[in-house]
Amino acid sequence: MKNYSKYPKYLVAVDCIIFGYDIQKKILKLLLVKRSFEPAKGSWSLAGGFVKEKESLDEAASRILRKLTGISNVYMTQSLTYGDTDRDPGARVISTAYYALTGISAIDYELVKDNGAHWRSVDDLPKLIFDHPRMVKKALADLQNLVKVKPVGFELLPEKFTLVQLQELYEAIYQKRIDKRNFRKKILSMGILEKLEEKEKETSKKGAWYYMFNEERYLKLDRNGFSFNLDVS
Amino acid sequence: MKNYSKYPKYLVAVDCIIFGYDIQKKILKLLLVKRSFEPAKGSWSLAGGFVKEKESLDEAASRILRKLTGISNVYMTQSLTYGDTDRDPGARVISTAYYALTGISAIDYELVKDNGAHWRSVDDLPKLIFDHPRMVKKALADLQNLVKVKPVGFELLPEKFTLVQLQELYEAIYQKRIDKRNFRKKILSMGILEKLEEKEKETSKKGAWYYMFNEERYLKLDRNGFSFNLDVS
DNA sequence: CCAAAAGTGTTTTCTCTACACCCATGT
DNA sequence: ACATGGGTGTAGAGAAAACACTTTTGG
Repeated sequence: MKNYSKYPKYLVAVDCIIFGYDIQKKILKLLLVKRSFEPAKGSWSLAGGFVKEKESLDEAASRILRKLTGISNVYMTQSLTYGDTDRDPGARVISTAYYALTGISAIDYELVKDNGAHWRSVDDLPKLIFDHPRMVKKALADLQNLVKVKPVGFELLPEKFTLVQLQELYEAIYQKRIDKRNFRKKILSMGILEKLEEKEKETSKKGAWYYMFNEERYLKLDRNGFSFNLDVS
Repeated sequence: MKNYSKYPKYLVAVDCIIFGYDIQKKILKLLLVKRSFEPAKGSWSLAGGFVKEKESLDEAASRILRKLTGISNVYMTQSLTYGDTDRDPGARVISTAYYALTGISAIDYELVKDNGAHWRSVDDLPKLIFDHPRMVKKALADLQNLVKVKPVGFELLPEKFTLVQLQELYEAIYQKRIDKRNFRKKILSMGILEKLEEKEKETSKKGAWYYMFNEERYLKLDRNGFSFNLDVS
């Protein structure tokens, strides 16, 4: 082997699994698009695109997310890379999946609509192209494991949220009921939530106290060996 | 967008983080090679190579591992993909990292030597090229998380092993002492080990009973909702 | 008979689970 | 005054942690 010139080159893409939580309907959703080019034009697909000359994979994923939704500064993390020879019938494409977490309300609704994108409940997805179903399945499993062990659930909620809303989020992710008292005891005992002097009054007469995630507190605890853990009954 | 033709193409590689456990010395090692081509010829590197036209990423990783060590049928799993624009000074290369688990004694020693490869203790690694140090760091963290939650530790041991050896393996991975009685109680209570009527007599006069991992038993338990868990004190 | 490593149980502490009623308020 | 959703504590079971001595056998 002398140098790199004799080796083949391939198209390299990223595909984004964009999770959004619908706090009103209490369901976890995925942002999907109708593909605008061949092959499989018009089919449902994850948001994706090819990696440009001057950008890293991470940057490509951020660019695609931003173009579609108008948001940046979102929790986004790399999942697997899919490289089967025939995964895309158009050409050999190596695609790295990323998944992102956001609240649905944070999204620029007009932009999403203009891009032909739609939110779909994770347990009622349309048929997706290529190996995108595998990507989604893997990302969902990753997410379920991740929220147990890192405080990323808050990324799916607005900055201020009630404990009821937080619990509903976990119930939506796990697809399972959680005991209210145990959940509150556990999450509050971690000392990473801050209670505000303000109530959410839309959904009940009594109102529910707002809380915020205190990231500095979490980081400090984490450095001192504390580990976030939210296995739920 | 009409088709794929106007998008750039890149070299695509895989790099293998090959973990080996030295059961005699009780240390976790990595198989490293001296790079045989420019750039950075002669430097220490992970085993890697470019992906061929007719092979998937997984197949490329298996091929590279097999060529270097002579072994197949090894536990190997995909880690992250590294795609910074300047990660390889020779050209833009997108590289997917894989990590593999094996016992050092299972390896074809001659083949390894002929390939200029060497086993190095994970806590005494030489300077590695490019972003390979990041890859190693990430793979090590992945491994530590993985062995807690999946019975992959056995992949690093010979088929027959003693409980002492199993414990020493976990101590090497975690870099931490474990209580003997609690460890044995926990692992045996899972019911996935099979005691053989045979003792290992090299390391003590009394001898220690050999055990084997019973994979079918594990898979059955796993299907029934049991989850492997080995958080150690 | 002794050195060296293997093997073995019990008590205490902590964490997890199950479970039901009172509170605040808008209408 | 009542309907609606928010908020709270405790007892019992089970898991994790701490801990020290006995067994075997080759030399």
